[in-house]
Amino acid sequence: MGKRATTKDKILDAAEALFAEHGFEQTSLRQITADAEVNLASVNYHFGSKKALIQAVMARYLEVFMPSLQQELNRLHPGFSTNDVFNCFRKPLADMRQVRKHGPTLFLSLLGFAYAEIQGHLRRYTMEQFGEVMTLLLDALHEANPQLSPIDMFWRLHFVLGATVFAQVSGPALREIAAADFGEAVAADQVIDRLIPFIAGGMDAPVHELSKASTVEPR
Amino acid sequence: MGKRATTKDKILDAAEALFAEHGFEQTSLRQITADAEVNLASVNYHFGSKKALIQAVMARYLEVFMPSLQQELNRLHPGFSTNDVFNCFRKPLADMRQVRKHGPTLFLSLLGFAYAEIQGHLRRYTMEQFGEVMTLLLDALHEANPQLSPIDMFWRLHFVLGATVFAQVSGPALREIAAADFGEAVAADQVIDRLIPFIAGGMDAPVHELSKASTVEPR
DNA sequence: TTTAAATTAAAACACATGTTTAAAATGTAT
DNA sequence: ATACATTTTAAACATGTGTTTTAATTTAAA
Repeated sequence: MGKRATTKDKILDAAEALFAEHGFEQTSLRQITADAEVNLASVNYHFGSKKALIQAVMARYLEVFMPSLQQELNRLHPGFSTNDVFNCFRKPLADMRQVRKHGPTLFLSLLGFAYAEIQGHLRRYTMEQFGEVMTLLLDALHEANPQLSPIDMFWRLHFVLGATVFAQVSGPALREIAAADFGEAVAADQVIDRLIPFIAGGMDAPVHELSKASTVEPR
Repeated sequence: MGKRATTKDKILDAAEALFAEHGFEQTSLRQITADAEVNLASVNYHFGSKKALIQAVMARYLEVFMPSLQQELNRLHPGFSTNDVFNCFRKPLADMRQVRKHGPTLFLSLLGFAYAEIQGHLRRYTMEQFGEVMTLLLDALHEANPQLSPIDMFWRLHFVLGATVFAQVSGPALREIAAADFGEAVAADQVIDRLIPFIAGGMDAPVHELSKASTVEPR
C-alpha cells in the first residue's frame, strides 16, 4: 500500500509512545496528532474514535505476544516450578523488540495502564484477550503450587499483577531515581530480572494462618 | 463551631468516598458538591482549589497513620523478620477505623490512587509525607534482609508498593469477582492477611543470578 | 436593633476535550 | 481528460472541567 509512513501508522506510532508515557486518558488526540504531524480529524476518520485507537495500539502488540506466551506455557516440562512459569514471559517479552525498537518497555507500560485505568471498555477488552492465557497461567501456577487453594491463588496472582504493572507504569521515574541514587543505569529488561524472583518468592510463600479456609488445620 | 455536619466536613466526607472509588482526577467537583448537598463554589471558598481539597482529604488520615506506623517500627525487637516489619502496618491500619467507619479500606484506596496518579503535586506531597517513614522502613527491611544490596532493596520495596497499591485500588472490583467465583465474601482486612505473607515471601526470595553485581558467579 | 463579617447561591467565565461537518485537495481508475 | 472515490484540512460543535464573580443570605458582634 503506502510508500512510506502512512497517516494511520504515523498516528499509531505517536499514540503508543504518548500512551506508554502518560497513560490513555491523560493523552489527548491533539497531542497525538501534533506529534504525528497529521490533522486532528484524521484519528476519527481512520479509527472512528479514541477508544478504537487505544484498542488498535494494544492489538498490534497483543497479536504477537499472546500466541508466543501460550506456546511457552505449553512447552513447560512436568515438575516445573513457579519460577519456571514466570520465566515463560521472558521470550515473548523479548520478542516485542521485533515489533518495535523499545517494544518490551512500551508494551509493558501500555499493559500497565490498560490494567490500571478504570475505564470499563479497556478493562473488558484486555480481559477478554487475556482470558485464555489467564486460564493457562492459573493452571500452570496451580500445578506448581498445589498447596495453594484456588482463592489464595486468585489473590496472589493479582498481587503479582500489581507488582508487575506498577513496576512498569512507574518504571521510567523509578529507573531515574535508581540511577541517581545508586549511580547505576537500569534497563527495562533488568527490572524483569529483579521482578521475577520477587513474585515467585511471594507466590511460594506460606499462607497466613488466619486466612486459611474454614477447614481446621492445626500446625 | 458547628452544631452538626459543617459544610467543610460534608465536602471532605463526600470527596473522600468518591476519591477512594474513582480516583482523584476522575472525580469532579460537581459530583462532590452534589453528593455533599452543598454549592459548587463552596469547595473553592473553603479549600481554595481542588488540589488543596485532595491534600486535605489525605491529611486527615496521614496525621493519624504516620505517627502510629513510626511508633510500631520503633517498637521492633532486635532480630525481627521481614514479616515482623510488614506486620507493623496492621495496627496503624486498623486504627483508621476510628477516623471513619470504613477507614482502613478508604485510606488504602486513597493511598493507592495518590501513588498511582501521575500528577506531580500529589506525588511530591505524599512522598514528602512518607519520606521519614520510608527511611525507617528501608532501614528495618535492610536489617531484616542484610543479604540484599541497597539497589535490590530499592526495587523490591517498590514491587511491594505495587502489589499493595494495586490490591487496594482494584480492591472492590476484585473482591466482587472473588465473591462471585468462590462464593466467599472477602473483607478488606482479610486482603491484608493474604497480602503480607506474599510481600514478605517476595522480599525474602533469593536474587536472580544475572542481576547480581559485576562479580562473576557461575551456576 | 444595627452593623459588619462570614457564608451560601446562581451565573458566567475561560479553557480543554472528543467529535462532527463541509469544503478543499489528492489520488485513481475509466 | 474526466469523473469518481478517498483523504486531508480548517472550522465549528457540544460537552465537561475548575475557577471566579457578584449578589443574596445567614451569622455574629456592638
